[in-house]
Amino acid sequence: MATPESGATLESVATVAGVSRQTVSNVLNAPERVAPETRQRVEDAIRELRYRPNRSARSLRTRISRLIGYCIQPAPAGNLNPVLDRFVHAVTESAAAHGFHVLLFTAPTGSAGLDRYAELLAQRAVDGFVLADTVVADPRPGWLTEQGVPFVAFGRSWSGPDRGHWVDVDGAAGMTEAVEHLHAIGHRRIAFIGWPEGSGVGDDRVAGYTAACLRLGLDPRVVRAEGGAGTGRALAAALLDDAAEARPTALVCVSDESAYGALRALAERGLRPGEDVAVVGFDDTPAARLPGVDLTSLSQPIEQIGHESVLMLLGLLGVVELPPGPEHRLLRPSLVVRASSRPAVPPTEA
Amino acid sequence: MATPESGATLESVATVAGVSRQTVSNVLNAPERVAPETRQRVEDAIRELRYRPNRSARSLRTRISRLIGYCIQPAPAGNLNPVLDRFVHAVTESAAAHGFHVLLFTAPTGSAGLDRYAELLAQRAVDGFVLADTVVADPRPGWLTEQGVPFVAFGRSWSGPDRGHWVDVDGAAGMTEAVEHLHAIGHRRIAFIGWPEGSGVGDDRVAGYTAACLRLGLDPRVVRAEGGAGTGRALAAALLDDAAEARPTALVCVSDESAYGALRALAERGLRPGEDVAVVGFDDTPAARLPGVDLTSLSQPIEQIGHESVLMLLGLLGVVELPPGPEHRLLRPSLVVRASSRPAVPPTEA
DNA sequence: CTGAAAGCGCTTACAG
DNA sequence: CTGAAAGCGCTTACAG
Repeated sequence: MATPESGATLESVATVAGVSRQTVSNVLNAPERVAPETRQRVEDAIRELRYRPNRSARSLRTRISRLIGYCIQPAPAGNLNPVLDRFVHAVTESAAAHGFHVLLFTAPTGSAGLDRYAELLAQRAVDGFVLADTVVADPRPGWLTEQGVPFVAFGRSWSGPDRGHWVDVDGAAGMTEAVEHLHAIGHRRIAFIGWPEGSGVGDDRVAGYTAACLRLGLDPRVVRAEGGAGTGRALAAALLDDAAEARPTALVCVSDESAYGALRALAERGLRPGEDVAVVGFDDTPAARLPGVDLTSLSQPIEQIGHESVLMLLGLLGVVELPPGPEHRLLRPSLVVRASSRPAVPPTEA
Repeated sequence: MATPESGATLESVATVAGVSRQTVSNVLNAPERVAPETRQRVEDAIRELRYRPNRSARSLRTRISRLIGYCIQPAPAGNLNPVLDRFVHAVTESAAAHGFHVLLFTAPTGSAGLDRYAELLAQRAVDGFVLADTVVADPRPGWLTEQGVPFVAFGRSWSGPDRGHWVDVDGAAGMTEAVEHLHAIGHRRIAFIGWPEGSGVGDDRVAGYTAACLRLGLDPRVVRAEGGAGTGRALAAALLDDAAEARPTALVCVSDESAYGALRALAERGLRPGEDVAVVGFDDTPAARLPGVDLTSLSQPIEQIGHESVLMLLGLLGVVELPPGPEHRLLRPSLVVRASSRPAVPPTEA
């Protein structure tokens, strides 16, 4: 009892429809060349036999695998941010709309991992790559560009020439929006809890904060340290233990993780988030909406980033028309306001 | 300037090495058939040309794609549990060790999604599937079994006949361990916060709790409701508002998410986790170790599950020897003890 | 141990 | 509009 899928080939469809293999292929790839009634007969046969073109045979012939390579990194232990999960899903779904699938592989970070990319290319296993987890001085964009391999990165190159196509989130614009929101609800001493200089993403976010402060006539105040929630807690503690007249009334955090630490520092001092001190994070991680957390945060348009990355890549591959516009797309995050930044003081300007 | 990868074929390697294509193929697939010095010459040529067999050509000929299908579901909004992220990574890595890659696709849940599986099969795009997100009455195991398609599921079939191979976590054993841990540190009134009956996973977990209680001579007390953190908070609130002598001193929760809700209910009553009331969750989600959370939780051996799933599948495909033993593997989660269940009362038995 | 031949299932110019 | 032919790059019996 063979499975219905196992049998059908172009040949068997042709036999059933009473035409040549070529005609069946035409129905699939250039239907306008085939007379309507012939086409109908062939389509009936395809349906009856549940025929699907064999992917390997098609790839061998066309030299297109219809597979997009994606390197999956292990999520760092304790990572709160399932952003890449959503990204991969969006990429997979957008790719499917054009008959593409995603081929997953693993590789060491840095240039040690380039071999895996090279290997997939040599095998002609993929047509191009979608890159995520891009970091400062990432070797991949330069190398892929040199090799002439189509790719789109989620995340710009933060150092060196900006090579290749990318889609990214405008962290600076997001932070500007956060500061404007806090200013609008009455805050005047707004501090920033950040990462050390040189992280690209972190620098971008603090730049948006600083620019907004200057525009609004506020004094920027930035504290920085490496790390996650523990660090955020320590940095926030130092700020909150300031003399009352200097103490910030709002904390803008480079990530939700730092913000969780800051919330903890508030709790330890009996300060109520939103009432006594406002807190804003970045990433809108799932924990932000837990009862008792209710953290205001910037949400990244992950699905859109995935979708646009795929469209750009398919454009480079010639499968769809390359979307008009530059090689780069910068998308704005959106501020999700929760209890951690509800008006403490009535707006002074309205 | 062609990329070095673009050119090499079996043919060009054969020319460089001065042998026939067949001999090159033998070096790759049956090296013992080739004389050592010939083999050396061929291997040199392969290295020099950076030759890798074309995957499509190989697949077309061998009828093996060396691709494992994996359906990626969108993480439910607000999902705290990145477990599938780690699972996919483990599967990808284990597969790579045998020259396999993972093909990602999306599909609707339920029988509506079977078409996508059928399509990949008809295209011969994959050799088999690794299933995750299995649910009660999941149509996939039965259907794949009928079709004779190799697959391994992460998660057993909770209803109907147990068809096909699977690897799963022993939730009951985990909950038993949690109860024993709480009992050992002195707790005698241990309640369970669960999901409504019929979820498979939830029923398994509560069964382990109940069994442990009975064995230890404790009264099982189970409250249930649909939902996540908000529900956990409400269920915990009801328990904590009991008369003092009936109030549980420990809460075992069906998931970390319920446990976060329970922790919130404690905080709202000025109760200290671990000191006044112990709380235990399940999944060891990243948020469990946030400062101020420190939730005791059961950690699933995800990497091992991924690894064993792949080995089983490759066994079914005849690529490796099928691991001895049954078609099913049940792995124990491990209890990670944190501050939410540190001894409140000195152990009464030691 | 090595080589010539067939064929996996498809697509793409090219005649008719 | 339709069909016969070539060929994508590989592996696998089969002779020598």
